[in-house]
Amino acid sequence: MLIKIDFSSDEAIYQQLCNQIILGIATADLEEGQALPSVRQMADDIGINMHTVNKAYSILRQEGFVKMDRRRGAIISVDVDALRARAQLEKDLRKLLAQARCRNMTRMELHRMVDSIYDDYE
Amino acid sequence: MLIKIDFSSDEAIYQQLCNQIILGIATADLEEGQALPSVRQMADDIGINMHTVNKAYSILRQEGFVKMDRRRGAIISVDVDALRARAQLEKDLRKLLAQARCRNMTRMELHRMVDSIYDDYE
DNA sequence: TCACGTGTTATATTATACATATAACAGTAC
DNA sequence: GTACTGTTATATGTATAATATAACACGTGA
Repeated sequence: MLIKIDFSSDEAIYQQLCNQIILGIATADLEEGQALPSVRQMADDIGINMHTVNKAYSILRQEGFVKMDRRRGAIISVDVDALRARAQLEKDLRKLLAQARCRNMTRMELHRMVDSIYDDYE
Repeated sequence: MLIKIDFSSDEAIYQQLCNQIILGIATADLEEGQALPSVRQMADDIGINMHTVNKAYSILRQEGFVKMDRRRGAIISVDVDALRARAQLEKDLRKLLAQARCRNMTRMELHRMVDSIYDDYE
């Protein structure tokens, strides 16, 4: 799994890391049960601090994307029914669609965009 | 237009303000040409600092939701064809859908969610 | 037992962002 | 001139982000 951090981005490094791992799970690049590199290894690989990786892993655990294993480290384990996550997801979508509406995007355009993005997952 | 700020939220005040104004435009609660309260008035109304409102207005201008008028202040004026905005919107949607996919949400569920949210705009 | 690799925790430092406060400036309207 | 716009400047306190060094508890395997 190749991680690419944009150091000139205004998005926090730990946030970029979270997003890319979630994307990896969505695209089946990362599979259930698979172990992520250790915090130290991942930090070395992408040239950042161990604690920044640790923060990302902690958030992924809290949001139900991985579980921690004393022996193997962070293991992909998606909690499909994470209720808070679904609720937050709808809130975020609502903000996004308010912007889309302001740009005169139609339902059909959005449906097509959703389908287009979902095509990458199969 | 009633603005409600959650001071215990982890979302920045200026960001909440931006979101609510964009939502107001989407729901036609705020109409093209309409003037927003002055930065000082808005700050007084919701009990925050003038500069926080000013930051929100500046971002709304930069993203093409309002234009500044020396005489009247901030005027709703949506740039429908803001290219950067559409590109950013697709990036944000991509992040959101990666999470949705991890939660096993189907295209159809998302289509229904989009339609449901869009129903509030009409 | 002992060395090694896990995540975790503690403490400290630097830099940046958020929100506030006070003040002044440059236009526009009456 | 007076009053209202947004804008800019400077400063302060708080919070977060990212770094650095160090130590700890647990599990594995030689």
